[in-house]
Amino acid sequence: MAKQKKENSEVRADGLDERKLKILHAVIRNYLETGEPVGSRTISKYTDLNLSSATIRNEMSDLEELGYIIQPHTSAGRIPTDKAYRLYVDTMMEEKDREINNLKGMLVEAEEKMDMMLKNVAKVLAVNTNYATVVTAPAIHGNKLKFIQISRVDDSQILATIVVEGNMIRNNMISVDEPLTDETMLKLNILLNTHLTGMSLDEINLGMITHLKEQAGIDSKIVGEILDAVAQAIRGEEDLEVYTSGANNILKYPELADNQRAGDLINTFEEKQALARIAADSLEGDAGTGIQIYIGEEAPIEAMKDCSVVTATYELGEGMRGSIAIVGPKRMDYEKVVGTLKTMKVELEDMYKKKSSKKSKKSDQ
Amino acid sequence: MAKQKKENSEVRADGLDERKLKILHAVIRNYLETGEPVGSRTISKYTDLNLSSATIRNEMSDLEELGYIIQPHTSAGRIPTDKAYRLYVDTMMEEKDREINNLKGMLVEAEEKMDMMLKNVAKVLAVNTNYATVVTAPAIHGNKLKFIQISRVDDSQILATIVVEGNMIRNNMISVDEPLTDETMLKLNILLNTHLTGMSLDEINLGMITHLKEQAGIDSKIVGEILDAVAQAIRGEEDLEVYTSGANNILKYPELADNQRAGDLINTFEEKQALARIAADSLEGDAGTGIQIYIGEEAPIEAMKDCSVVTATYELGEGMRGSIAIVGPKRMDYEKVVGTLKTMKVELEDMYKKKSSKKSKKSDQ
DNA sequence: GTTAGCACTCATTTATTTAGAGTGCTAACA
DNA sequence: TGTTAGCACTCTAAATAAATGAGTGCTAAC
Repeated sequence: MAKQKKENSEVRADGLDERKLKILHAVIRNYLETGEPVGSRTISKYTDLNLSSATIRNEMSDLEELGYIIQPHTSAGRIPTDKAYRLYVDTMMEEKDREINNLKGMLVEAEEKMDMMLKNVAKVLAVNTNYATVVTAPAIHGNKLKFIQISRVDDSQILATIVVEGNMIRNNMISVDEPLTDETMLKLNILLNTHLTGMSLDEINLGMITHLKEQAGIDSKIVGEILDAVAQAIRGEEDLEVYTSGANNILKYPELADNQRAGDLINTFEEKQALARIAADSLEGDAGTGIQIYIGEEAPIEAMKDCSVVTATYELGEGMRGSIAIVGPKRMDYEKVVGTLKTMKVELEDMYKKKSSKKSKKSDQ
Repeated sequence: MAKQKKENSEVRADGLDERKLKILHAVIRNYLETGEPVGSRTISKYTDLNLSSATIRNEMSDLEELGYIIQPHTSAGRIPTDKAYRLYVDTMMEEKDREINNLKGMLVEAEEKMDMMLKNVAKVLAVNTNYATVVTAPAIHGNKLKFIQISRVDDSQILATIVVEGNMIRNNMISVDEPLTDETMLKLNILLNTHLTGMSLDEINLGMITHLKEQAGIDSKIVGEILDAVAQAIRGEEDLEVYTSGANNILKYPELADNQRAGDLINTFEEKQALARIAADSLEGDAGTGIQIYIGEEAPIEAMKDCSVVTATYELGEGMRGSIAIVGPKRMDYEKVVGTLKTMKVELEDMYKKKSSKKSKKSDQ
């Protein structure tokens, strides 16, 4: 056991022995806190390794060669690369279980309206973390149709109102060339409800559709249009509701705040539509803890290539899954963010359970 | 006619003779263009007055005393005060009739959906002017009810779908303690539609309501709730839709781009809800040209006290009035903005007329 | 393998200088 | 009496220079 270090040194495939790992960890932690390049001297004091700065320097030199840290310019300290962050969140991170201040209070207020509540989730997170947040409403993915109502608004327009599990409501105006009679309307309503209620999108297949059209007889054209609307409603992709908050927080991080970059980011947040990508990515990802982390270039949106994005998915009942994302600088406080996100996820799911079990007296959505 | 100047000099109550006016105008114009304090020498070249810089200096000194211009610091040029801007937009401005690039093209694409279209209006304006824009959907003020549909979704919930003139649709879930029968539903639907269709909010008064409740008999409680929903839908105040675009443009103007101020502004744009104030202010204002200008402190929102806000109201048919606002630095190009806004207003109103006259083949909402 | 020591680099800060824009005032002019 | 040239003065912004200091890499000694 002449030199313990030696033994460990070549064990790992990535060329990192324990000491290097410790040093790298220290560099990252320190950089997360300060946002400044960190030098050898700092590390030598910061860690319990009891090594001189010179030794640290040697190690850091190796770490640089391995691609974990870089110098922004000669004779500056080192900063972590994306590769280092990745390693960090994958293996080195200890999660802090973060208390979210009066989270419940703020949420409960808005319990009645789903959209208000999600908007609030975004806001609470933004205020608590000082990053920008994105919350998408639960996509009605694989979700079941609950109710359809066709109504004649006037001679040329009929209104299809579609309610899916979870009381998401969608309206679609359909224009018709000539008025439908009351009987037709009634027939259609019964037809649609008896056949479609309780079905998910996958079940509404071609056979089903032809069958329905046959039954509808001469009104099959309308049925077609209605089914399109239904499909759209169930799929719900097209206009996935997106709520954001704290876009202005971006300006708080100098590394993101230069006018061009910040402008693009803020624009992305304002336009919202691109943000749906985050949800999509997040939802199809790992369903284990439901947390995913994108660092730098990994981020699903071009404008965020200098950011890190942490996403969580939440699930309200059968297949109603939405996502929460936090966007910040690469040196974001991953521990805090992941902790906060997990708490929020649980909070949200609990709230839903409680609400739907107590057979709410209030209207929702 | 020894000295023509003398004759005009004391005519105006505000102490401005023609020459001073010309100089002030020149100062403002120049400052709008450059954003830099403007000095006497510049003016002496810039104008056709053929006066030396020294003379201009004397005049400017007077203008400063009168409160129209100030020096940001000794020995800098002068910049206009809010008072000067006010004078400028009130009396000196000549409107440029600005062509909006492919405005129509962009709007037509989105003709189908009102919300998409308004979102687009905001975007087009933001891109064209390089300022931030706010568009509010037409408030259904004094508007008429077109259609009501009550449907039973399940045993404890009924859905009220309300359509008002202009095909704005609103849904409300109402919880009931015990299921309603089919007959009751049918009765309610007929009752509501026969009595309420074509009515505006003002007409749905207490007498009406009691009358309806009587007719509904034991179901009067439900009727009450439905009427509440209707009132809310027609009033439509609560959640006035607000669309924004170009918030990032704020960062383009150094005088607004310092982190604190810009952050607040961007936040205001993201939260949206405060922006409804702009609409409210704008809608109750002068219905003549429909254009209003708020300079600095006059602005209806605290965060905009260093900005100017130009608003226009548009009217789609009877009483459906919405607003468009442009938010920029005080040195915004008022001529261009007012011109653009007027064009947009007309464009929008035309589009609506055309659309509602040709009895659209497409769905809207 | 570890460390002290030293020369060197380079971003950041601070001070100093310079240039230029602009003013106010005075005296002269038409 | 209004206009103007001229000049001293002020103050910002830009350019330049100097000082600081954090950090590195390398070498030689432990």
